[in-house]
Amino acid sequence: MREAMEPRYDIKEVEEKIYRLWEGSGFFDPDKLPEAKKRKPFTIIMPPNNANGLLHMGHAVGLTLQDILIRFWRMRGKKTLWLPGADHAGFETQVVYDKKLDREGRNRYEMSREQLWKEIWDFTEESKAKMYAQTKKLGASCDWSRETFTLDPKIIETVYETFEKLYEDGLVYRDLKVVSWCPKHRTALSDLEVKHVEREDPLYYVKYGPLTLATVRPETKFGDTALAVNPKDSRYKKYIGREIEAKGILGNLKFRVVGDEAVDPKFGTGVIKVTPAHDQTDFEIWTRHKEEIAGPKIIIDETGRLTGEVGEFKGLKVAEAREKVAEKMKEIGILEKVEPNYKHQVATCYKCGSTLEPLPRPQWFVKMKPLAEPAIKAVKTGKVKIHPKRSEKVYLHWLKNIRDWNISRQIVWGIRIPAWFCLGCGEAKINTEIRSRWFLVRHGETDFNKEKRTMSHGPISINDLGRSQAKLAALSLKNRNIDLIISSDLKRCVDTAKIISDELGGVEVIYEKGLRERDFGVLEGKTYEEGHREFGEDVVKSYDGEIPGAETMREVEKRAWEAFISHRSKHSHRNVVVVSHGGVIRMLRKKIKNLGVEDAFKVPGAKNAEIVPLEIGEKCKKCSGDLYEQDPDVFDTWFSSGQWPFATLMKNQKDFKAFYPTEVMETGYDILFFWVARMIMLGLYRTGKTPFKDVYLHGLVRDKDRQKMSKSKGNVVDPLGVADTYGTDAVRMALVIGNTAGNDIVISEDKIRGYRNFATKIWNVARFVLLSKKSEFAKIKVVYSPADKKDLVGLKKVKVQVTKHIEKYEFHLAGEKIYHYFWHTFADKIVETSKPRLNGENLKDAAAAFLKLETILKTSLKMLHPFMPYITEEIYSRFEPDKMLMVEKWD
RNA sequence: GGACGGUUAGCUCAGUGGUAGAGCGUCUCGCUUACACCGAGAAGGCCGCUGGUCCGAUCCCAGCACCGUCCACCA
Repeated sequence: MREAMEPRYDIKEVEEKIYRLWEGSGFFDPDKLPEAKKRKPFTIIMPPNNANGLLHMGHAVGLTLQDILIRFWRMRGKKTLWLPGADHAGFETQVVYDKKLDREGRNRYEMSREQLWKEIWDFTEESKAKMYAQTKKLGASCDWSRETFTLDPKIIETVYETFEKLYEDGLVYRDLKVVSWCPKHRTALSDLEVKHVEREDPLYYVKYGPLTLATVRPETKFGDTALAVNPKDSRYKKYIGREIEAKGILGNLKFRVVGDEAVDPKFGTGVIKVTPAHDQTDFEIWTRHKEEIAGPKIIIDETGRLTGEVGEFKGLKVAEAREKVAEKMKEIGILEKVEPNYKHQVATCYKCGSTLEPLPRPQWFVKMKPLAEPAIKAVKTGKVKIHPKRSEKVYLHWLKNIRDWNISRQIVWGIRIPAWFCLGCGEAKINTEIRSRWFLVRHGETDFNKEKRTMSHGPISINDLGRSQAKLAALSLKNRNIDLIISSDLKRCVDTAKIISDELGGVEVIYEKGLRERDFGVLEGKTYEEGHREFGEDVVKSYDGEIPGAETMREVEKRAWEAFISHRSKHSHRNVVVVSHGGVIRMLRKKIKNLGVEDAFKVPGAKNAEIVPLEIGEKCKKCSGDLYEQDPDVFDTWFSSGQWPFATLMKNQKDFKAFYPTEVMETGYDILFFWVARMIMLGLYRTGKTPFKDVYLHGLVRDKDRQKMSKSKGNVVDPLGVADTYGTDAVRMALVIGNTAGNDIVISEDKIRGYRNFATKIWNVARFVLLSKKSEFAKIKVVYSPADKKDLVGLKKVKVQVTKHIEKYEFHLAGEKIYHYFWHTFADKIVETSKPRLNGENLKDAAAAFLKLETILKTSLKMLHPFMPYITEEIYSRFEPDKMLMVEKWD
């Protein structure tokens, strides 16, 4: 006799025990499944969740549906691989971390790249650990031995290869374009990350000489370089090609009028101003009229403030400037009228809602049309099927109208773009090998620096601030494997070099006279101001300007460069820090970058302890230099996650052969373009195969009032919290039932409680069946009554239907079917009618009744297992202590 | 400006060319040795509106309304 089941199902104890049991069995790993070799593969790559926070209900939906598929097919005899992973989620994590920095009164613009990287790395590691624990709690039967992070070296390597291949195929290029720029986060965004919102703003009618035009952005007027009209517009034809004079805020202006199709004659007055630097359309108009009109004139900076030739408005934020410029226009009589409530669409940052500022920036773009074509075909021919089907139309429409994809992001957190620019000529090299790294570092602050006084060869030390600057510099050089420090032999550099050496664990330092600061002759010890007064700033700060007793900059350049070159040839394979002075670094930069005299003096000088990185690679084919700097930008996260299905499997060629292409991609419909479309495109591009056969898109999770869940609304149902209360199985059922592809899911605690009740029901039925077992039954040859047979046929029918539903991704129907059958047919009817027989005199009949109940129960447990894995596994073990339901045969 | 989705019981949602379904909620009865996290039963719906196809429509078609979503360089 077996032990009776406890009257209550203990959620916590059982769930922990069972997950350990599964994990310990090794069966999450497809290669360790019973008869693994005979099985055919079935693969799902888990969408890598963002390693920057906890899982919410949306994640729980995805994990549940995937786990249902995996458990179902595992029981159906497939070699199931479910590969878990996490995404570094570049921009999103950066935003999360920026918020944290903000709370701490810090910001990333004041941090070194290395420091910021390290902090975010630790943060993601922590988040990842929590997230994986949550994933386990939800019962996910994924193969943890294959867990992958998007920043694993193997993944980065694959992503780099793809980038290189795209570059070689001419599908990736670097170009200056007006991009969507978030002034808060100071990075460009892709078209998909731009959220258009409707807003009402004043529409200003501004007089430009004889013409009047309408604009919502009078503040960009300082960047205007032309006016444009539609070439077919008879009102303005006569102006095309003419130059008109106009009154402007900063004086009179001259603008040429060009004719361009992009101008809609019906809008406003039919005349527009052309601001190539701050409007995409205008930039394009300029590219079509390059001969006639001037190009981008930048008057807005990367923080969204006015800059350049903007008179008194310099430094104002765009919104403030707008009002003030309009006022001024009114004052000087060029503001004709204002329509106060003009409705229009404004581009905003999808993350922070800031109004985006179009800015010209050189960025890496992927040419999308050639990639989109095969991806369109794949869906049209049914190689990839999207559920729900209607999403295919949306997908196709997007791909047909796709534009080139900006994959450069101006943040630190991400996969650094493997592009190096030759410092000599600017030529780009992709994925080139870097032999060693050199870093030019200016010494830390001295009191002379502080007092703005000239110091050439005097023995002055660095001050307290200088010391901490040096330490900070050393910190960011820490993981760079520095082998050698070459320093100017002047005291302030010696101090700096020593600190760096100490911080780096005693790296060798050699001193070099050639790296000394310029000898300033009679200016020694004088303030900059005095020097400028005496000799003129243009002489002091010039290449050949002579000062009594002083070296010219030309002479400094010569001796410093000679010193630098000679060390370069001696130590070209070592990673070296060169500690020197402001003037010297300026001159070294001039030589390295082949700058003209004028440019060399225009570049801002190195600040105290600032690091100028130089990377030594192969000889540039164009200018034969070998010093490079790496593009500081990182990839759009979706560029790397778009390669996820093959990148994860390519870590191991055997896995790639066995498991690629995968079966299903299960994810939310909100990332159809962001992710799914790009996976199909990049998968086809790299492997020639679609990365998966089916795409199942689930909806967004809402609360019972159809509100999107958000922390600020306080309506978030924490999946793990409720799982503690009602059990993971109940949460899973609640997430599946009533949930159809592509539609949003409504979840409430009531619903979850309902399925907890169901779990209790299952438990009690099982308890009853077990209690009804008598040892005598074993010896009896059972003969079923016609009613029994009918019940068993009914069971079979249910099973056929449940099977079909899961195969067709109709999880909700499968779940409902088995739920209804178990409760209202099995428990309410079959069990009830069996009671008298079980306790009756006729032992043979009792045995038949019992065997039927046991059969139906065990089969039901199998059918329920993909949905409610914990409780079913636990109950099954009471009937079959030597078996594991997870790997039992479905049939 | 395009495209898509929704509109079914008080609430949240399934569903089907032939007298409408589930969960929760409500009401009545029931502590029957698996289960009150339960059982038996009940009430409750012109299946958004207007036309059309059909023997027959909640389901197919057309139009409309409201709600929602996505896409779109109109200054």
